Amino acid sequence: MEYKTKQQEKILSYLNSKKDYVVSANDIIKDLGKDVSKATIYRYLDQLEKEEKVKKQFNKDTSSYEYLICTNDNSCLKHLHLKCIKCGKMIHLHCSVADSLLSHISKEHNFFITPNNNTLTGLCSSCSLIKGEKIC
Amino acid sequence: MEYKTKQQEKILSYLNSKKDYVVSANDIIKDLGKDVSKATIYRYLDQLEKEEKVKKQFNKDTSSYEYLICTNDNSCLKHLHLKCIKCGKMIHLHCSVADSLLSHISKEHNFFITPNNNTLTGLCSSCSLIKGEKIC
DNA sequence: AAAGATTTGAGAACGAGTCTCAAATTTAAG
DNA sequence: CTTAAATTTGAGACTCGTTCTCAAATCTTT
Repeated sequence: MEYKTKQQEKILSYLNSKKDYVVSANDIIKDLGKDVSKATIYRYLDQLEKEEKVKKQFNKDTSSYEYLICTNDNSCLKHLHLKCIKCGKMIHLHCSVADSLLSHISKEHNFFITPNNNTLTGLCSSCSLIKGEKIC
Repeated sequence: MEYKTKQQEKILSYLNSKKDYVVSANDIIKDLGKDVSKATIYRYLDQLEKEEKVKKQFNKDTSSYEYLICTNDNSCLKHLHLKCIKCGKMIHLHCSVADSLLSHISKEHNFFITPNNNTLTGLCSSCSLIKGEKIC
């Protein structure tokens, strides 16, 4: 692991504490703002995104970006996602149907997806009170 | 057809002239700004979105929204899209593979998509210089 | 210990989008 | 028509998330 400053450590561990859930810059500022400046928070989040350690996406409802820490095996660049607008949970779509669509898009449409907007939003099973989300 | 003001007509015909391609509010302001005020442009675009006559989506590269006129048979709420980041072309995915994924998401994941973020971005066949986009 | 390099933070600056409210335009009523 | 009521418009102020600036603080190297 490369060196990290105190501020960077705090931001990272904050993101890790919210694993699987998106957080906004304001969430972080609200919780870490006493220790870490706004400028540093935005700066480091952008750096993490460039390093592909964090997924950054825009939330239309709040008109601001939100961030998700990426795990080792989940670079989040090549698969689709579902995000719950209520609880903020992110679901990584590793299903074969999703893979089929992605390969269909490249093979049949000759369209090459850049991994920016690969999240569909809606209500997850818990928030819509429907039991049983199958993970595949 | 219901009544439309001169300004609304101009905005609408501008959008229609760019059918299949996204335009930003700034594009419209640049081209119609002498005749129609910024406030009216934003106001009417939002109204059109509410009426589901226009699809509104966020562009991370420009950090602003972009708009696409919807045709009668393309409300754009229920199907996925591909948007070319270079030429702005929008492709409506009416393929069965896409439908399979959408029904898989609702049936297997019990996840209910709200039709906001249903566009994947990348390079279209023309802009990536690959011949032959199959439309399905 | 000094010099150089990197990171930080307070606050200014930016800009897309929204809001305000009086003036202009449409519609409805007399 | 004429007037009154309702809707729409536009100039510019305003908001707020994000970015920028640059001097101070911290870290690294010699």
